[in-house]
Amino acid sequence: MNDYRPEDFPPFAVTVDLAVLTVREERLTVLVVRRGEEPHRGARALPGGFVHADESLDAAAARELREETGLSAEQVHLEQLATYGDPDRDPRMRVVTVAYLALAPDLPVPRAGTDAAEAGWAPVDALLRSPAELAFDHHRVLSDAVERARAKLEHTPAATAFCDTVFTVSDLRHVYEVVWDVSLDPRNFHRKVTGVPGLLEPTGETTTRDGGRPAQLYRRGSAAQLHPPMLRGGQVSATT
Amino acid sequence: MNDYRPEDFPPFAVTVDLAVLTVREERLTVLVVRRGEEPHRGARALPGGFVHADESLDAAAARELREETGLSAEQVHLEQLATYGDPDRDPRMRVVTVAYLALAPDLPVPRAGTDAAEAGWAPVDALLRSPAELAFDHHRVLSDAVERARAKLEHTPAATAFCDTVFTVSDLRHVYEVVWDVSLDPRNFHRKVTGVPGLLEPTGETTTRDGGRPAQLYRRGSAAQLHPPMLRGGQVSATT
DNA sequence: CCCTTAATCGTCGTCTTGACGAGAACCCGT
DNA sequence: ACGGGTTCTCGTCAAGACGACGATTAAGGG
Repeated sequence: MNDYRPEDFPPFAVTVDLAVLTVREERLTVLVVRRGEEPHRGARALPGGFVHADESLDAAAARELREETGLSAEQVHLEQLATYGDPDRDPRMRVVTVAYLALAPDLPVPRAGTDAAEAGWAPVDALLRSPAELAFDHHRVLSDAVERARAKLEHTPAATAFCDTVFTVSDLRHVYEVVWDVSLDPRNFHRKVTGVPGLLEPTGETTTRDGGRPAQLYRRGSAAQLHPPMLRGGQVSATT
Repeated sequence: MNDYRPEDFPPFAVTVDLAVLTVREERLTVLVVRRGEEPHRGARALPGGFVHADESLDAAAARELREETGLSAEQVHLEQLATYGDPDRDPRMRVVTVAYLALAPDLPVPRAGTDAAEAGWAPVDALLRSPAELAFDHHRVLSDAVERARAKLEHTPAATAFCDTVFTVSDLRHVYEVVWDVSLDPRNFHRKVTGVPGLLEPTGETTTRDGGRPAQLYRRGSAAQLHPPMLRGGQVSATT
């Protein structure tokens, strides 16, 4: 039933936590903060905070993103990931957290005067290998976030969210290689992505680079889905 | 930040709502209840209820499912869908609801003595066409649930959750046709699903039916993902 | 001017897919 | 018993997608 009186229900605290992923130095990295208070004082955690009384969940996530990174929701892809609410996930009281997944290009993190402790990028693979490294259930949140991101690359243009506004086919391929941890054939990848309608919009410009032939520069196209999808599971030759 | 004192945060009510989908009489249907109290008294809504103080979200969803349908979480596929928490979604106070998606075979709903008002099956297509038919933001929840279900059929064996424990290729095809609202070639579908490793496990039994050649009976296999996936977007010839 | 590097194009064999023919195995009515 | 209707299952064929990989193009560097 959906009916209740205010005295019927136990009160919950509701927070949003952010898994901000980016590709830095050929690795998938995530934004983490150092906790300054108990519980888990000194441990690393995903940035997050309370949902205000008059604020939607999406707005709270966008606000936290801005507070922690200085980035606005227009610059990064931000979507709800999942909600975690085990009774004992916070020892002090009942907290339900709505986790959000953010995919950001490799920008410096201005980090305006934030109330959080120091924030910084941490490689995802190392964090996933040591489940106790992150506070609360954030290991599971991060694990779900990475899996979601990997899946989204298959069927949506989400990989472009890791790139700047203009990018090359090679940039895009690097994203796939890093996030999926595979090595992809540059020629087949080029044929594939240029063949997906609505994925890439040519700018006409080319790169000026150190060595090698200049590459075409593209902007993200209008497609919301990839037809046909990018498939992992075929040529996959793990880099590890 | 993740740090707080109890007096820092606004209290929320947390509920779970269920989108229980099934295939009945060649249509995708959803379990709805009639609201007996304000707001939206008399309107239809998705079943749901409060999360108890010492209960995980998944446990609350499983409990509500049992209370509303008499079905246990072993008989149906139950997964978290998304969380909705707009400040004004309930006029009385701040409520965040964690929506769950349930995929169930076409079983009668025993509906043990439930506290909810009358529960019953309603065709999804009609509900989706009239956004004001459902209370709260349940139209959006249902819309998201249907979209999630459609997507899951592509890459996971979720379609088997709509079938009984033993089923035929034809049963499975009907699920795809109803959920996707397309018409599929029986021969190509048969070749496809029998070719996906781990999807179907033959029982050796066959059906005894009224007309036509008896069909092989299968059980759900162990595969969690479909390789290759079922693709909608090709032969799709909408039934509508 | 040649070598290196990286982007782009092309080719070839294989696999998958959609369209559809044909046979197999049951029912039923006559 | 027999033919017709129905449904399941297997086959065939052409078009397209994909993986492997050779070849060409266009830059920089010595």
